[in-house]
Amino acid sequence: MNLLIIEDDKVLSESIKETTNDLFQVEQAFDGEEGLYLAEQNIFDVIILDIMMPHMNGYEVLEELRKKNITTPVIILTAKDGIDDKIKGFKVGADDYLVKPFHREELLLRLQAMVRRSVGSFKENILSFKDLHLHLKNKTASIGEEVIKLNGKQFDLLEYLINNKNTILTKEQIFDRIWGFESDTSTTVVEVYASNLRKNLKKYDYDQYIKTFRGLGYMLSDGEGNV
Amino acid sequence: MNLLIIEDDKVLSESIKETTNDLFQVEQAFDGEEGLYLAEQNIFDVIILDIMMPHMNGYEVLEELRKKNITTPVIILTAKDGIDDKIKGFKVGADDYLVKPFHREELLLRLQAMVRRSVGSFKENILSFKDLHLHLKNKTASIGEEVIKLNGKQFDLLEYLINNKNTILTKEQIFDRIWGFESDTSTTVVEVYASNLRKNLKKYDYDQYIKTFRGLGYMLSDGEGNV
DNA sequence: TTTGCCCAACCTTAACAAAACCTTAAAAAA
DNA sequence: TTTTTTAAGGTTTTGTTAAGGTTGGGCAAA
Repeated sequence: MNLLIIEDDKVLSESIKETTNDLFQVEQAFDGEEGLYLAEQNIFDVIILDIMMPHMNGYEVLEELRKKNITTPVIILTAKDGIDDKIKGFKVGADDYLVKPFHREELLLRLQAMVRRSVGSFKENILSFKDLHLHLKNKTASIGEEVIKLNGKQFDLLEYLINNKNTILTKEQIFDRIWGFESDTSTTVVEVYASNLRKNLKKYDYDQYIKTFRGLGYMLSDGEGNV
Repeated sequence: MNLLIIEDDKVLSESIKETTNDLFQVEQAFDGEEGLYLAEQNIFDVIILDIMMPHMNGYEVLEELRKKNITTPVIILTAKDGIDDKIKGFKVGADDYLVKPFHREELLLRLQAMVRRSVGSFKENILSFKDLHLHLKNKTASIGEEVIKLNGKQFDLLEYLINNKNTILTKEQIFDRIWGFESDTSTTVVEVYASNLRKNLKKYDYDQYIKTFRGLGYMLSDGEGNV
């Protein structure tokens, strides 16, 4: 689970990071532009967004993001508690709105509620695609009764694909998400991992669902015959 | 959009109904049992749930609901503003938590945000021309049930045409848009792609809508026989 | 006004070129 | 050891070009 904190107050940002560290892989941005840039990579599961920031404020960031079809859940975190501010926040596409000061627990709860829904399934820690199940807790995968052996990054890749089924993910997105921004390996590793993953799923005929889109990327599709 | 209000205070329930009536088809339940019974029908898009009710309180209703795998989004509405109450609410499966007294607008905004997410994802990113639909998210096209296989630039061309239906686009415009300004291929490729696209649409008789205008360019036209 | 011819613009096809991707295996790192 | 990365060669798809066929408007002669 990846969380992006866009907040110019470094003390607060750090404190949020601390409280969320157990549940999330946290990235921080300290102004609007940086936040927008990171969020555009579309590799986060949820974003915490401050409103009052220099240069580019939170509303602008969010508006721009939605315009670019990035639908990552966003929770606005701000001292502005007027109803007009809230209206504006929701209008530009926020999913939740929390007023400072707040309880750390409440933030955590709201984050979890959000992620739980976007990742689907209330049965915690199990992610499914047809009869294929990922047990996130111990990083094992199974189809029916049979356990499939997937190594670390193969598992991550499959998880990412399932979480975004029926949407094309570019190699860059996949790479950024799994290998991290400043990894210095080339994005062709993605091809290798796609290939290995397919090989492992072939036995169960699940490789067919991993479609490649030339010049675009990969997609996990639950449609059968269609492209 | 169907909304269920589970609230024993009839005055408040009625007032909520009034504010939400424009956007939702509203049902009301005035105690926990009734609320649970209705919610179990699983026909609602979102539920507003009060906590303090006689016999069966809101926590119990929600817990029971989730146990039965009803995942309808639930927003808890209560006078209890202690953090422990919130924790309990989210723990049993709430998606949002709003403390009384509240602004009607805020309730409405939160309801919308919730619905937008659970329903919205389906409608998004579909571009249509008559019965032909482009799914921008996964770059597939379909007419009715049938999926049409279009490769990258053919899809782009069709998308561009649909976005500008009933206006003539010159070959230069098309070329600049799809191939990019400083591409060094000649604009005659546009003709080839128009041809290929027509061939792919011929099967469904949709090739007729792509009209050629000598010396001007191409146009996708609604009208049947006429120019 | 009509007819017939010419030419430019456009269509279509097929062959070739070039990306993009797949797979494997070996080297490197953990 | 197991996992990750790099490299290389093979495969497939897509992009591009060129050539020949088709269409339709302009224009002159009837």
